[in-house]
Amino acid sequence: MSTTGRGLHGRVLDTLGPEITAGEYPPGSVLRTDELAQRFDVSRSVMREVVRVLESMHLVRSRRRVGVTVLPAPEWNVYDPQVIRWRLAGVDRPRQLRSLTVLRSAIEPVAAGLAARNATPEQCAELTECALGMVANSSGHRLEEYLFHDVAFHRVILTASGNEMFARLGDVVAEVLSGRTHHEVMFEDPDPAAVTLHVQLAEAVRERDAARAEKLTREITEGALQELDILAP
Amino acid sequence: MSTTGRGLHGRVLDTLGPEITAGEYPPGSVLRTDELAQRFDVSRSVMREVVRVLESMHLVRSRRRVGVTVLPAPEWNVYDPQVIRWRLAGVDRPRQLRSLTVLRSAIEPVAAGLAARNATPEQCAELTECALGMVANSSGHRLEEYLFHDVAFHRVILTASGNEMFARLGDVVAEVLSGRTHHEVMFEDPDPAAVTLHVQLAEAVRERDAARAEKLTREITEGALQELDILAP
DNA sequence: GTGACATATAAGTCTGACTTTTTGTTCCCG
DNA sequence: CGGGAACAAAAAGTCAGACTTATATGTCAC
Repeated sequence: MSTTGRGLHGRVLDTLGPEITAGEYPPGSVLRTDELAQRFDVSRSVMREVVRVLESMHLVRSRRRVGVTVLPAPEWNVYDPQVIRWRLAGVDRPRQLRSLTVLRSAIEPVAAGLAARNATPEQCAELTECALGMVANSSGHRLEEYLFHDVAFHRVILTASGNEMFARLGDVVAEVLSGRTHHEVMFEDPDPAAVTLHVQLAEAVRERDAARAEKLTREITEGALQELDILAP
Repeated sequence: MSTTGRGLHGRVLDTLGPEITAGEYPPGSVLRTDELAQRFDVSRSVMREVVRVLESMHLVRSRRRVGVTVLPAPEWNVYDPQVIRWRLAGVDRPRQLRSLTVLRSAIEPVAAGLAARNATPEQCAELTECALGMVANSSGHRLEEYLFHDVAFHRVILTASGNEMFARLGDVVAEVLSGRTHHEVMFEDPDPAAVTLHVQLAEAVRERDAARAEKLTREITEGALQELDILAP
């Protein structure tokens, strides 16, 4: 499940990264490379590589004579998938989930509008297929199967938008949807209204109706906001 | 101007990173750490740190026995500020600028709506101040001064939204606005209509009129889209 | 042709010595 | 007593070399 897994360097990162993003070291805390190397029982070379990566994520800053200082949260590269995963796995999972859901509510409607303009026939077909899969698994506690098609559906929308920035949010949306199913209250079958909206959205995209696609997506994401008790605008 | 500057490691990164994001090595190309170290005249230790950072950006993947392979563009962490800067400085600057402007058009209206709800009195004041600064420099070829206040304005909106993900896009918006002023056609004074919209937006936020703030921002970003000949939805 | 095995290759790791920058202190002089 | 210059220490930065490990690829027997 963890991505970095590979290599000694990745294992250290998978421990230290979550610790920092969880706020275990208050901003301004100073870590020393040598001490960290000792703690993780790795060589300084490996430790330096880890620090470099953390630095590229703006989680820490390494300065001579002072050490590796932890940066305040507003500095972090919160769009880094690795950072997102770490935070979703840690204590401020709820806050992160809210931020991401608001982000979705901004991005996805526009992406859907663009998808209606740019989607290839293959993508339209895929979309319909996903929507059918959602319908087929919308009752009878087939939550996993439903989730699978739901994730695929939104991924296609984001990709079909033709905007690389939108496309890269596929993983983020997947995390949010998966989080809702697995961690939040979601024992019952999915909301039938939501399922219908997805079917209609696939329709709208197929018919190149950008305005309708955008509106439908707005309804979908507003539903997601309401689930988290975020006031809808 | 370049951020990484510090250290030998940063200088190598500032050369190799742009080369990769410019597409000088087709996806699947293989680089060898030793050769790179020779080419840049640095030790392997330094080179390895560089590779680790590039790997964390998903620009390359390092595998044993094969080398450092360049990944296809869709894999890249396009939200990494470093990557964004590199691409804006390279050959696909136009494409990048379009992607970012579309992203803006999705994010900023929602951010403005949230800002109308959440902005502190200080932020409202700051906003008005920026708008005034824009008005004051909207004629007489005071482009730099205008840009300064424009950037500050949008930064406040994004921050005041209270959403950390939105707030982190401040730098991106700054790059886009700055790029428009410096590289694109922008010899004349800014569009008076745009200036008015900003003044009205500051008003709307101050009066907590979320709907109006969102609508006004949508008009602003649509103007930005039109400048780049992107069809408005 | 298929599978097991051998080999070469390039990244991964460790160690120790040395350099450079920066901070904090000390000490001298105004 | 205060301020500035010289100094010392600390921690990251850099380098070189030896060794380990994974793995792609070629080889050989069956």
